[in-house]
Amino acid sequence: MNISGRITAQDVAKLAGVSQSAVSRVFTPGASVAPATAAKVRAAAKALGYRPNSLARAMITGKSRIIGLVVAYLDNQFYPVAIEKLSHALQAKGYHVLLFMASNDPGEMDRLMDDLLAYQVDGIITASVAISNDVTRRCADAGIALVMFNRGQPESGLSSVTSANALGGRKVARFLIEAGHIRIAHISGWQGASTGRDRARGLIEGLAEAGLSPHAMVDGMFNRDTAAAAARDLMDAPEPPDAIFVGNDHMAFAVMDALRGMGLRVPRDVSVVGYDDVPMAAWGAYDLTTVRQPLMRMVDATVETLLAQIDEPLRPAQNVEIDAPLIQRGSARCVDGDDDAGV
Amino acid sequence: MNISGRITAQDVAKLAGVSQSAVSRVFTPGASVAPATAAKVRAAAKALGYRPNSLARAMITGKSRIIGLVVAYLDNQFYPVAIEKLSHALQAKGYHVLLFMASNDPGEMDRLMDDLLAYQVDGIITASVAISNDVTRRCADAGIALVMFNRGQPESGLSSVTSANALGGRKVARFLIEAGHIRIAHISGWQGASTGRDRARGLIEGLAEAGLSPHAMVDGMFNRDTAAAAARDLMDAPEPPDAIFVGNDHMAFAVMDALRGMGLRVPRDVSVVGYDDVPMAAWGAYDLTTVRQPLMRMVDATVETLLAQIDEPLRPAQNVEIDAPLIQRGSARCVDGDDDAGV
DNA sequence: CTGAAAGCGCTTACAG
DNA sequence: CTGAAAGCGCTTACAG
Repeated sequence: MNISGRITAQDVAKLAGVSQSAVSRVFTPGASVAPATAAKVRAAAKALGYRPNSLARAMITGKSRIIGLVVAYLDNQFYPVAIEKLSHALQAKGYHVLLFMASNDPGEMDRLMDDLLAYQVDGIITASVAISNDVTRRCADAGIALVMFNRGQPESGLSSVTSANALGGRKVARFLIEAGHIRIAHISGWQGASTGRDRARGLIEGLAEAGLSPHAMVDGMFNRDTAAAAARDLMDAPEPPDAIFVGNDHMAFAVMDALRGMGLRVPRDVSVVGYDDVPMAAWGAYDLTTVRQPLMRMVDATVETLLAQIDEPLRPAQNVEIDAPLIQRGSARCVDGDDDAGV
Repeated sequence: MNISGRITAQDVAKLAGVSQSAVSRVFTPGASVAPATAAKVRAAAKALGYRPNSLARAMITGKSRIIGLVVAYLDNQFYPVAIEKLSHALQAKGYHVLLFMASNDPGEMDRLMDDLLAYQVDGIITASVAISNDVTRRCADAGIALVMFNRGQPESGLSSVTSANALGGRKVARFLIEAGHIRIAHISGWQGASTGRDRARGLIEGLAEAGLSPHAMVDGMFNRDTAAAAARDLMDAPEPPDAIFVGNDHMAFAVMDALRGMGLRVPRDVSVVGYDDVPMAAWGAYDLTTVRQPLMRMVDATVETLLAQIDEPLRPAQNVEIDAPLIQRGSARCVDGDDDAGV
């Protein structure tokens, strides 16, 4: 044992009466060790409470088995749940998660890159964070895999995993039209994000197929207050909408609160549809009709894409889109007799 | 530059025409370097995009500047928000967060210890996770600081940061009594956790001061379904309570949903009080009267305690309790003219 | 102030 | 199968 109290392979070697290399081999899967040697080493290791130093191992192998996970705000329930699942999936594969909180400030990610690189992460997962060209280049230079989760950046040549957002928006359009709505407004997700844009585009396309156009379009910025204010403005107008598609559940809850605060009833006075299907959407207080982002499938695809890219650095970027079903609940009127099936 | 494409201090030294030691000194705060040398090195480093390898630095210094953050479930909104604030606070101090998801399985933390130790974390923060004596000992042996967040374990000799849970429970008792409630039930937090026990004890003591005892006590296990079922049972009984104190907000939301699902009105038919004051408690759909855990103060105390313990390993454990104010909202009846002040 | 050298705890060719 | 040795990229006494 050295001064710091940490037990090293050297200590174990001494106790087991073997060389330090032998100790290392016992803890290196696939290395050749005689069973008897391995047994002695394991016994000594257990007695001493030895575990190989991952940092030292990382230096030699050039693989830290650390994944940098960069997330913005955690108040939208979609992200905590995603983090939980991503962490579990990564832990199951023997990776560890170095967590970074970023703001939505576009320069934030650039600043975090220094730390990410310094800790020699093998890969990076970003959740709803913008990636500059500089970041893209630095990752490429350092040979670091990167996958964007729940956000795409087509021009960037980066891998991404999202739900089929445009198709999701189109499903909402069809569903609302079929239920007889004609003045369909959209409080969109932030139009600076692909998710916000694609859902809005899908809605517009879906309405167009039926010869309609949106009753109103407002950018809700993925922000509760902005969305609530937009909802109030919409309903205060001379001709209010009969349905509001909100760019994500997080804003939809604020919209429903605002509507009820005005004395309006959902869906009698106005239907509300969200996007994400966070756990809260199923709670009694909201009972929100929404488009479900299949979280487990998105997480699995993200991890799979990332690990494939780590194994094979030259592999081309992949943009995975996962189908998102509409989940009917009580916040939107629907055609009779069709009140619990997916679309 | 070595084979892996990573730029090292050696590369920078070559370009700057100085020794590798000189490069190291430029990036080591407090080391003595001539301004001219520093300038040359910085220029070369910038040109090459060099950053010291944190892993190598950690090996030498024995300080990884990594904090292990162990959390259980993220569906209770209190934790994501706590993680966000803890991460920010730690990042501001130059530390990094290695995130581990644990289940509430008591053995889970023991298993995670191997990884925590292997990555040479300088300290550990656990959020609502039980710590075995074995874990305590291994941390002590390895000289790793540990602070429990939102959970105490008095016998363990471990540091902890919580709100003043017993006092919080007592505040709820006084508040409900003052508003005229007499049949006060408690759907408690899990009684295996100090937070669950202390809040329950506080309520009982507060009721006792007024000569009352709880109308009913049920362990809600910090679980939505358990709490909702308990609420239904309580209200279905021949003599239902006129107020329910729920062990945390997460369960309180489920209780309110269950109550409304029975056709009951809150607070007209029954008052509901929670604990935590997560952001959602203020949302229109719940408007929950609750006890606020002052998150920023808890986070600051946690980081401060942890860093103090890292700096001074022999420092005795601290158990910080932070006063938690009652926040009156609409889910509980209160005495007239006193409907927006803290208690 | 500066460079050469030792060493942090490992993995991995290289001989044997 | 095994040990001695080199080396991953740094920091830090030690001389100068």
